[in-house]
Amino acid sequence: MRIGEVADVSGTTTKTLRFYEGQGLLPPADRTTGGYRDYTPDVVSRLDFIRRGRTAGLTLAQIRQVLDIRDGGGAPCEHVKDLLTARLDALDHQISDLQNLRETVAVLRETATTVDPATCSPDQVCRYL
Amino acid sequence: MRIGEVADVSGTTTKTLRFYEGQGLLPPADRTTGGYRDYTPDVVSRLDFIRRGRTAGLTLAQIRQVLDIRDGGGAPCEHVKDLLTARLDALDHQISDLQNLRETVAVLRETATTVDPATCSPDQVCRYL
DNA sequence: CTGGACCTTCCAGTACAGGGGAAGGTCAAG
DNA sequence: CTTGACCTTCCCCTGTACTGGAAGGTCCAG
Repeated sequence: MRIGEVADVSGTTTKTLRFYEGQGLLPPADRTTGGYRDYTPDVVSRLDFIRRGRTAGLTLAQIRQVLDIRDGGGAPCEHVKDLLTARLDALDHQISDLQNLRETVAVLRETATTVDPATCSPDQVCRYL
Repeated sequence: MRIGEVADVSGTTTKTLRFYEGQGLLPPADRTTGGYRDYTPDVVSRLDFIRRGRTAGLTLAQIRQVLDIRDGGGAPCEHVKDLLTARLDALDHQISDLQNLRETVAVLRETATTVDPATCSPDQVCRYL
């Protein structure tokens, strides 16, 4: 398969495929005599795995770690489990932070709708913030 | 006031002050004969405003818009209100997205703790994702 | 007059995941 | 034989808010 075909089938771009190869997420592809990358179809499932990892919010570096373990002949199960646990933890923190921020902004906006702008002193730029 | 003093008082850094000047958030400071920036103390309250805006999750570009309105002699109240409304909306979307993602990851992790790794077929790299 | 603390400008880099576009090579159809 | 689609490498750019560091100037105390 040529790179454009792989891109079409996997729903990504040729740019991304070359980028992934450069990042070590895909092994260097074979080349035709003309120098074109020549992929075997199993690259598609690998790209699918990468996509699923991205969907779960993993970074390319984390996904690469998993692929490296698998490519080394190991079972990445435990590592994946740990990644998911850490991700869940990070998400909980992130959500909590955003909810706090949302409260802060909600209060500010509430003030903005109820307080008379005329009470705004120029030296604080805007009393709404 | 020299730049280091302003940085100390406002709890920021000299780097940041020069950066803000470059970004148009602070007006170009006066200079001493030696070429040092020479600030008037009111820059501190302006920096405080910037900090409050950042705390509310506004970008420097948005804060700059507000400052530009105020510097132009206008009252930025309405604009600030709009910014806060938009920010609230964006936060709600962001929180909702993250909660969905959290659910996805939670399900994946649940699977990872209950499914036998032996059922993992090598061609999908890891069945947990 | 020298040392050290402070200041100046300018360039480059950080993290993240690619995208844009130039200059040129390859391949199949007409 | 040429056209057009596809491919190659290469380097820079995107957005965000700074941070690090080099080379050099200024200021004040001792």
